[in-house]
Amino acid sequence: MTKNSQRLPSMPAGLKALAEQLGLSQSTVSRALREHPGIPDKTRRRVMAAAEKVGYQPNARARGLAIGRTEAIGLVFPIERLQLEETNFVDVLAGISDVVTRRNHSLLMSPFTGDEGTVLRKLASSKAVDGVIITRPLVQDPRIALLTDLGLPFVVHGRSEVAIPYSFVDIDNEAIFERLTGLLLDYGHRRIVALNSFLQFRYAAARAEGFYKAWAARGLDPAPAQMLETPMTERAGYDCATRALAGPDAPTAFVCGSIFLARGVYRAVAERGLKVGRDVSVACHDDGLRGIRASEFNPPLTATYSPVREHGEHLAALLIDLTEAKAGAPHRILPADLILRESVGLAPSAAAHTGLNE
Amino acid sequence: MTKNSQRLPSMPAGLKALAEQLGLSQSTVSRALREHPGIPDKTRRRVMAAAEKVGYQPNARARGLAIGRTEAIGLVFPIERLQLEETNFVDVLAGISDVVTRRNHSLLMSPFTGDEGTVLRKLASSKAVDGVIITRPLVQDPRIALLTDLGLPFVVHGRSEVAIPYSFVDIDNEAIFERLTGLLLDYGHRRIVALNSFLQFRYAAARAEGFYKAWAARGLDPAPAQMLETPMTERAGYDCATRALAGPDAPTAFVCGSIFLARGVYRAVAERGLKVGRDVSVACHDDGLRGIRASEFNPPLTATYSPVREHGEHLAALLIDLTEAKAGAPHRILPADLILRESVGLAPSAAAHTGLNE
DNA sequence: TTTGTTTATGCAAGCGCTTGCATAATATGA
DNA sequence: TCATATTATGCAAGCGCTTGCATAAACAAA
Repeated sequence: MTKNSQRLPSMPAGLKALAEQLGLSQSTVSRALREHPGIPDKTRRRVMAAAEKVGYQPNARARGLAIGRTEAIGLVFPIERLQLEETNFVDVLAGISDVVTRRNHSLLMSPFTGDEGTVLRKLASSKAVDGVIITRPLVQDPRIALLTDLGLPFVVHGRSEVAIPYSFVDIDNEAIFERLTGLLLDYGHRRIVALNSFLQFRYAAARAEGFYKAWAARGLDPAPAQMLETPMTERAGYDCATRALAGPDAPTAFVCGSIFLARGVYRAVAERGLKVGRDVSVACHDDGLRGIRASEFNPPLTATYSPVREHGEHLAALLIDLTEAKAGAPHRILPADLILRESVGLAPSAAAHTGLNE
Repeated sequence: MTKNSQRLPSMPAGLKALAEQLGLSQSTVSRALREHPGIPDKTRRRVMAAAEKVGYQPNARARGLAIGRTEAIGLVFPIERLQLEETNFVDVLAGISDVVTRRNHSLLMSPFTGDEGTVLRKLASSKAVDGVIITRPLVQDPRIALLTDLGLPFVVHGRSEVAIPYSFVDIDNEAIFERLTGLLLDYGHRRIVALNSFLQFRYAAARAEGFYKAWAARGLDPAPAQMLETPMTERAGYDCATRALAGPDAPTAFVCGSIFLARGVYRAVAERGLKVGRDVSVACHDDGLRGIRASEFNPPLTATYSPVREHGEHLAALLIDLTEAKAGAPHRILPADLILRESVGLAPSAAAHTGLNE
């Protein structure tokens, strides 16, 4: 009877057992473990020591049921995001994981195929998580209204143009593209091609705005400029650049929405026997992905820098705060510094263009 | 009173409400939804229709508490696996996600820093998941005994040499390396360098065995051969190959444990002005990672092929089966076909070596 | 009609925890 | 010493579901 604890460290070991063993009630033990006030230090310490000793862990299901929270958050994403070869998703995930772990929460992955609304509804009504992170918002994203209606706390990676207040983590995409484009303009480039994602996504739309704003700010007509909507892949960058460089009035510069695109552009430029930074300039936004460093491009790539891993950290932190405090709709707009490297140079025959565009 | 349902689709909508609305008891509704026998078809259909209509989803916490399962599985991994730039982890994860979703389960990510045992114990006693997937087992892996003791169902990606029965998904690493090595030997190579992972990992140990077995099977002495333990990165492949090629008795062939290593070897070979497939042969094991195709190497890479994405699918399927049936310890050893491409050629001056080694 | 079966449904306990309220024990002030 | 404030602890309800057992209703057989 006394020696039955030596064998398996895995006996039931619930609150009840622990309480009995201590000669206390479940309530007292529970409160002691949660450090509720009113439990004398001495008792608390005794309880905690015993809990530690038997490795007591509250049953998450029961606790969740009782307190009405799970201390878990969900990450909802189309399953392809994990399968794509070129995606920043994994980096965001790494950041999220990190914080979730640090804050003693769990991360429930909710990959889906088909309709995201269904998944969100299910997540909300099954109460499996306290909140969710959603990604890649559209300019008008219906998920925001849905989640608000459902009463499921959420934070968005990126923004949308909806009127409802909500939490998000984002960068200033408009300013970023304005900055990159402005840089090229100031170096005398006028025939600039912007490689952007699809305009239905708010970040792409914002970047488009920024792109045009840079011209307007200088009193220039962006007429000869082109803005292309394309997937953010090396392949797409290569194809677009190849096509653009082959045409009449070949561009002297590219602004890229992702480092993969920039890679493709580099390849196209090289293949044409040209040199990045001399014949063709390239400026890019850099998500700071694992293992792809703008500084190691040849030549090193001029880019605005904002590592999405940190976006992930903020997303998780914000969401957990939200589920704990039920307060407002905090958001965070992260900075993105422009780092000048060698991929941007003066426009060839810049003089011919300066001042007069066409 | 009658028009209060039009506003928010998010009213409580628990079992109780549903039952009241139907004029039935919770028990009947519950059983109808779970398709228990004894509920007449007519009732069942009526209940299901109503549930569908109000979008009823059982509260996962409550259900979990009641049935003693969560219908969620955990994936336990050191957080770095997500941060590494060269890792097959994401591909495995994609496979797992896929099946977990298809089988209506949830995936709880359990990244950790520090001691894995602690995480597993916690997961087990908090009952947050019905089972876990663990990865990268050591030759002697303590986690297997621990999990068995804890009574937490699990499946291992890979195998270990422990005596306890357990479930796993693996490939025949020994056979794979024997095959790759044998191929090179049969092409007349004798100065072969094997780039392997660290031997504490069972898969690496098995590959080492296979490597030596190939020599033994042909009555050859592997004396001039080298087997290197190294991280599975492009960089490491490059460094090892560069060093090896620079030395006296430079190898004429490499066997690589990962496609990243092979990449590095290609780079080193090219840098030395040599040509893969003619001056130096390379054979590899290919995990079928997203976006890295052995067939697109230049020259195309000869490799044994077993996509880890499918490993992931099997891992999840096996684990879910296990948690549902509590049956034995099923395992799956997946095939890996050898695909011949141009990276392996006859050994230069093969004649000089054939038959007599060193 | 009465009894025995079968079928349809409901009662209530229980899953393991939290927490409002009550009580018992102890300390404080008169 | 007694009333009163102050701890320290426990009781029991409840979180939303499942499920063994009981009951009621319907039907079949006698």
